[in-house]
Amino acid sequence: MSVDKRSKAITLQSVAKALGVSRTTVSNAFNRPDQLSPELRDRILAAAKTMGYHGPHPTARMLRTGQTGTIGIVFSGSLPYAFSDPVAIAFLQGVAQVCEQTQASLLIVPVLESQTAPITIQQAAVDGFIVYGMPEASLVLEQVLSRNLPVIAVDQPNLIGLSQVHISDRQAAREAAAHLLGLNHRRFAIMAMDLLSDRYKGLVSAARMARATVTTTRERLHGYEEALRAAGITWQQVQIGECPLHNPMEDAIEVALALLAQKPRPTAILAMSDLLAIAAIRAAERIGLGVPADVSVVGFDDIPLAAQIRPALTTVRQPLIDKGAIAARLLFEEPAVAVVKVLPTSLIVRNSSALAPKDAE
Amino acid sequence: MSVDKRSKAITLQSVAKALGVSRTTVSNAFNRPDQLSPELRDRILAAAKTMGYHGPHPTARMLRTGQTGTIGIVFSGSLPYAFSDPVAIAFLQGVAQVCEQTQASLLIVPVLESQTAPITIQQAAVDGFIVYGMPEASLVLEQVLSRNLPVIAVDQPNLIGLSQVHISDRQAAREAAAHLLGLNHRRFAIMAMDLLSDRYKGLVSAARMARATVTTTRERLHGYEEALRAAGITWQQVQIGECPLHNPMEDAIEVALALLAQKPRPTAILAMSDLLAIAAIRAAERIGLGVPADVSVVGFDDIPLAAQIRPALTTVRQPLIDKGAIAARLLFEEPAVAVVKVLPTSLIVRNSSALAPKDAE
DNA sequence: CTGTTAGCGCGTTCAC
DNA sequence: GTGAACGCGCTAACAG
Repeated sequence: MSVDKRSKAITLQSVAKALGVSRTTVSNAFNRPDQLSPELRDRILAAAKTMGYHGPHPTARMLRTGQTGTIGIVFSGSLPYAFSDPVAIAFLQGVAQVCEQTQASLLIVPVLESQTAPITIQQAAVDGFIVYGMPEASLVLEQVLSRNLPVIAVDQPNLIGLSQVHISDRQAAREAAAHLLGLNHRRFAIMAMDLLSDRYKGLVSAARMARATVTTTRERLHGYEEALRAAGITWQQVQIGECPLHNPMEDAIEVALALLAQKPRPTAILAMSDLLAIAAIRAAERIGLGVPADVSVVGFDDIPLAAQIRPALTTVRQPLIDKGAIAARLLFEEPAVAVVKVLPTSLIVRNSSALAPKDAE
Repeated sequence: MSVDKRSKAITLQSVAKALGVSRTTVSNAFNRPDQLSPELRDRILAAAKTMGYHGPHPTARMLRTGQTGTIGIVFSGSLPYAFSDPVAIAFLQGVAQVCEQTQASLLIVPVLESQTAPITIQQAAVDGFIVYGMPEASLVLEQVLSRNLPVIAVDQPNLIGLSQVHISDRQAAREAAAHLLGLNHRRFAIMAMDLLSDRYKGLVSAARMARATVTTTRERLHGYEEALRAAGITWQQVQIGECPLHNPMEDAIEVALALLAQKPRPTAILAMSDLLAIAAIRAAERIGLGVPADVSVVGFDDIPLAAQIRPALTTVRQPLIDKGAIAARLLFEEPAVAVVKVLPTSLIVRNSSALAPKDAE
């Protein structure tokens, strides 16, 4: 509870009364300097300050103007997780860039997955929403849409009628696979993040693959598949491990170990995120395999860490920060008709990929 | 602009009218289920939904109740930077944990340093603020305080009368230095982040050190000094390099190179952040020095990356996530009298520190 | 340049 | 269980 009691409630009104001017004039002193003489304005501002009035009440102002100066952002999954995901963070960084430029505040809205109707979204005082990476058919998304505010969807290519920002996950994945194919690799394994939202961890059956419901993951999977198949590698020979993105590194390493335990051992691992790729590298280290001498690893996203680890990670770069900046800018522009921005990706070749070992051919 | 026009403005009032009940009853249907029969409530909720009314208007509700369900957080420096600082991110993660538990939203408020009166703070619709790592005597802090809301200050031990969360930077720094002293090191260099807010980069003079105005940095510096002096090492023999925390890694490497170019070369580097420590390791690599064979490096903070790089970083751990969680919880509790929480730190010994090389003694 | 008049949409007594 | 009345604090017309 705040310290002030009713008696202390200091408002535009009371300042006006104390000064013997009208409420409007005081309001103008704060919001429309051109509407009154500089002297009067200074006098009002000074008096206000000494009275302990530091400006109009935010929510009253919002109610009146119908604007909040705030953009809302809602992540799929839990908030603490979002703040531990380098990809989400980089995205936020981009959003923050334009928030800073426009002096808009950024409201991060927690949503309880368990809850049927996320009340936090209903109650968010924002001018628009960015929804980031929601699974298809999400209650949260529904609730956001019901607010009838501008919405930008990020990484959900399947939504129609909404402005969107995403990449071509499928093509990017194809390039990653093509790179390894070009290095003569023929025995592949894949590390995937969530295919469904059930937090399953381990090797993946064909049936599960077919049901994959998180768009991004499914698209990347298809990209790998297309490239591999085109090179004459049947999809049946490729083992896939799944590890939810928010699981600890150790879980991912475990999955990678299972993949590397296959006979014959894969010489190349396609990881759907850089963190998974790093787990693969750690797993290889742990059983005495050299990267890239014995096994090549290619990641996805190009998070800052990718360049820092050793061996530096070969990966598909997507413009994470730009993605955030573009999404935010789009929200402010409010184009009359839904806009879809597909951002470019590029393969960054570093030291975690090399020619397939000779004896493997 | 939103699509709806005046005519479409759908409100508690219009729902009530359409149903032939009073506005209060509709309000109760949403907020106080015990005030009306379940049947009526269901009927109202259903009708509201079909009319496109999904709940009370957020800002109107806030104005009326005087509560926002939101906590504000303001960082020193630029927002995009905060989102690229692993330390700030970990802190946010902790804040997010309790936000998720309490279903409170998190408002991140950008402040333009250049601006004389940060209007974004005045206009933030929040129930309280967390201010993170502001320099002493900050206009921003002043503005926050003028809002007369609960405030928690983080990493600003110098503020009086406010609830606070921080660590004992000085003691932690002492431990880091003591560790290296125990490994027989005698020739030290220090990598510091911002001593003042002027973004200076390079070697530091004694005069500048004396003027240091960022509390955390100054305290760590003193901690190093105390330990070293107690071991008979005069402060004059210790060269200090400064590199602003938000500068690119390359700048920090440059400073580290300058430090390593000293004659005689230091065998130990005390870095005030893990990122600076990593820069030191990279610098050593670049000129063919082994870590820890030729030079030992100790960091500060224990960010996740510290354990990932090679050599894994010896560093001082502070409970970053807890710090955020505790700050947020404190904000909700609103203790009657200001509370100061000093969190524990501990030295984490990994592989970047070792016995001083023999030939150096 | 100044003041008067109207609400913005809602939550909460307090009678009925 | 229900409805009338009041006002949260402010800004946007408009009239002077």
